[in-house]
Amino acid sequence: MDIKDNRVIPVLNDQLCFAVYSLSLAISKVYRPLLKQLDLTYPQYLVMLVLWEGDQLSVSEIGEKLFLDSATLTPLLKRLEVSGLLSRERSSRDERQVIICLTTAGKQLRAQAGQVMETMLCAMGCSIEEVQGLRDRLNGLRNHLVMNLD
Amino acid sequence: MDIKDNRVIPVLNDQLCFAVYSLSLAISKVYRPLLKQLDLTYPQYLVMLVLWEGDQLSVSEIGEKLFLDSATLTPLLKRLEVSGLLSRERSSRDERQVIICLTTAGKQLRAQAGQVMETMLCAMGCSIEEVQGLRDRLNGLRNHLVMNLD
DNA sequence: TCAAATAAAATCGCTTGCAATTATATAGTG
DNA sequence: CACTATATAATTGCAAGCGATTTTATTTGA
Repeated sequence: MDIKDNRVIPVLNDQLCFAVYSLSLAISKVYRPLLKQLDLTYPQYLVMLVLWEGDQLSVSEIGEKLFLDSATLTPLLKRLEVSGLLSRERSSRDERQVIICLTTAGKQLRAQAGQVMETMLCAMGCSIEEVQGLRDRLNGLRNHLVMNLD
Repeated sequence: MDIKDNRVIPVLNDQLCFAVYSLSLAISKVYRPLLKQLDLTYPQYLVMLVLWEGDQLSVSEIGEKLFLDSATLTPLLKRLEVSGLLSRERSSRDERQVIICLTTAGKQLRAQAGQVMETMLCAMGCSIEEVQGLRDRLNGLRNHLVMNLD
């Protein structure tokens, strides 16, 4: 590879974007059978992780944490409501907001999440340092991109 | 954060998975307006990148390069066929295979892809070394996960 | 006060992504 | 040859994702 060729750099960057894309798909493919035992998809699992940290959040508060908007979250939350894991109720203080609360079943599901995380960690098979380093780099990159989206 | 707490490691790994997920979404959000000028989505762009390297590929050959299967590719390729960028024809040597060839319009579109890559590189804003390092690490992780999927 | 601006969620239409299944063609085996 | 096994695409059904728009509620400000 001739680094002096200016075309190399854009192509390299393209390869990085593809690496992120294909890794993301591979990760959900590993999560799928694990989460099937909890009757969750990966995005649903992410919502549950947020709510286990603390519920009574509005749709947009969840969206801020996960970088998703109501067009994605509303149908997803409705499915979790049908599953009996959470409730969706209009705030009486501000009728525009819909407040999400965990049900007892939703809170209890947390106990099974540990096993999923353990298995996933094992599947990834890399050191703490590598995980920390990668996480920070990727979050930095994402924050940089999200910042410039407006 | 207490690194002695064993729960920290699985959670860290979970954070890495989310970092990959959210970065992947952020990347497509940056690509979207750029690729709209070429009337392509990001997965369609990936298929075109593969074909620009060399066409006359079967659906599964494209799938191997992109880690996608026919359930995803067949409808996507049909849309690109309707757009006039490629042709889908059964191989006469093996009637099971569908061979994908670029049309003249499909080949010509390549000229506009350079601009997309340049703009994207600028949006990412990181050094060659960082791009190379990240790409290799993420590909390594993906290959490790894909290998253990059977 | 009250119309215009803003904010939150929902809805619509479209494109992935994929597990599971089906249809068809080829390869292999007796 | 026939007959099973395998390979390749296509199809089906569902769940994301999201741009664009709509609906309803709140805020602003003249």
